[in-house]
Amino acid sequence: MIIGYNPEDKVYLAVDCIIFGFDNEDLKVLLIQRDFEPEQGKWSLMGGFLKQNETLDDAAARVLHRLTGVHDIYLEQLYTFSEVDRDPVARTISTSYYAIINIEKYNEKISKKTNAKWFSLSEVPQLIFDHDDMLDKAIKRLRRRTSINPIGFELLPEKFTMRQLQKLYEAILNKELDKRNFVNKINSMDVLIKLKEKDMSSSTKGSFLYIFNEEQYNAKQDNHFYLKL
Amino acid sequence: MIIGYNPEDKVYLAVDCIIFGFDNEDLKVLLIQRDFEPEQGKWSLMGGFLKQNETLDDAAARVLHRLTGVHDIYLEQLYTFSEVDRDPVARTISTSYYAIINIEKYNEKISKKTNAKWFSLSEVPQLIFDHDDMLDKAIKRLRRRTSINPIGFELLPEKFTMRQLQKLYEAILNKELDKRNFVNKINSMDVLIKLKEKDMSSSTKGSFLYIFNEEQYNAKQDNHFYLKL
DNA sequence: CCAAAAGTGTTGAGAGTACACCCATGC
DNA sequence: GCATGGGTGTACTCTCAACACTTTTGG
Repeated sequence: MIIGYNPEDKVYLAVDCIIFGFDNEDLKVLLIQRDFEPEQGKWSLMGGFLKQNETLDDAAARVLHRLTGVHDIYLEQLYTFSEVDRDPVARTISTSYYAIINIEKYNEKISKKTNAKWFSLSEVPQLIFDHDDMLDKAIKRLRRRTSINPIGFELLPEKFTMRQLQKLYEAILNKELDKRNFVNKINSMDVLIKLKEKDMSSSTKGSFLYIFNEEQYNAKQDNHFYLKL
Repeated sequence: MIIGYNPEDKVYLAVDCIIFGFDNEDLKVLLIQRDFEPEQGKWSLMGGFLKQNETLDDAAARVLHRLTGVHDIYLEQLYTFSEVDRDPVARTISTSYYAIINIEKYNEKISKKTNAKWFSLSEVPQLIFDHDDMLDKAIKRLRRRTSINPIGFELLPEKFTMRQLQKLYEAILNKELDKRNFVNKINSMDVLIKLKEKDMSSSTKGSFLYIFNEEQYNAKQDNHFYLKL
C-alpha cells in the first residue's frame, strides 16, 4: 500500500457529445432516442463509457464515430458533470464534449444509424438526466467561441456563399445581422477566397462562391480575431 | 443487469486545485510539497480523491479547506485531465479547479498547514504529473475572465488603493498599464466606492482607499463588463 | 417588365490609446 | 527644498452600428 494514496471510492465515468450541425437554415443538434432502460424512448445526447486505456478525448471520438460513422472531427471538452444522483442507476460522472459538423456531408451515414435525429435548437425535446444543462453550456460556449475566432466553416460545404455564412452566424448567435456590416467584417478578416464561380440556385442573379483560406486562417489563429458580432 | 449499460471499467477520480493569490506585487500560486510517494519532495497542486457522496465541486472545496483552512471560496471548474499514464500509480482522472484568494487574509492559517507555499508565477518549480498543464490552463482562464468582468477584488484586502488594484491587474495580465487610462476605465465601471480615508503607508501624500461596491457589481453582473485592458 | 436575391459605402458615436504635468508631504 | 508616489484630462484613431439603393436575369 502506498502511503498517502487513499482512493475513497470508485465511480463510473462516461462521456456525452453535443453535436451541432447546420442545414442552411437552423442550427441543429443531433440526439438519439434511447432504446434501453432507464428512460427508454426519451431523447438524449450521444454518450458512452470510458474504457480502461483511452483518454476522455478518445472516448468522445469513439462514441461519436460509433453512433454517427463520423471520423476526424474536432471535439472540444466542455465540462464535467458530477451531481451524485444525475444518473439514477449508478454513480456516473460524465464529461461533455461538443463538436460541429457539416450536416450534408454526413447525413447519409447518420440516418442509417440508430435512432439519431437532428433537432433545431428551438425544438429540442426534454432530455434525460442533466443533458439539458450540457446542451445549454455547449450553446453558450459555441456562441462565445464564434466571437473569438471564425469557427463555423466546419459547418458549411466546401464552397459556400456569403449569404450561407451569414445565415450560419445568425443561427449560432440567434440574432439577425446586417448584410453590409457582415460582409465588411468577414472580408476584413481576410480568410476567404472569392471564386469566379457563382451559385445559381438561390437567385436569378447568382451569388459568388467562396472557399475558406485555411492557410491564412492558421497563420492568424494565434492572434485571435475578435470578430465582434 | 441493465441492458445497454455496460460500464467497461472503473477509474479513480480526483480533483486538483489551482489557488491564486496576490501579495501587492506578484500573482502567486499556492503549492504543496509532497510528503509521500510517488514524487515525494516534489511540488504539486493541492489535490484529493472524490468521495462517494459528493460532487466534484464539493470535493474541490473540501480539499481546499483541508489543506488551507480556507472556507467559502469561489471555485471554478477548469478542465478534466485523463491521459492514461498521467499518474504512474493508478489510472486517475483529475478535474482541475481554480480559485483566487486574498493572501493576507488567509496567510496565517495557510502557513500552519502542511508544506504549503506561495510561488510567484515566474518562479514556479516543475510540478508533478501534468500539474504544469493545469496551472497553464488556469492562468489563461484567469486572464480571459479578467477582461470579461472584474474579478480580482477577491484578491485584495477590503480597503485598497487604485495603485494596488492596478498592480493586481498588471500581475494577472503580465503587462504594464497606463495609470490614467486604468483609473478612467475602472471608474467608468462604477463598482468602487471612494472613501474619505487615505492609506499613508506608500507615500507622503497618501492615497485614497476604495471599497468594492458589491451591490452595483451584482446588478451589472449579467450584462458583463468587457473591461478591455 | 417585374420579382427576388445579390452586391455595395458612408457617416456618426463611442471606446481605446497615447501622452505630461502639478500636488502634497515627510524628511 | 526635494524626492516620492498620487492624482488628473485631452486629442486622435479605430471599430461598431445604422442605414438604402442599384444590379442581374429568369419567368
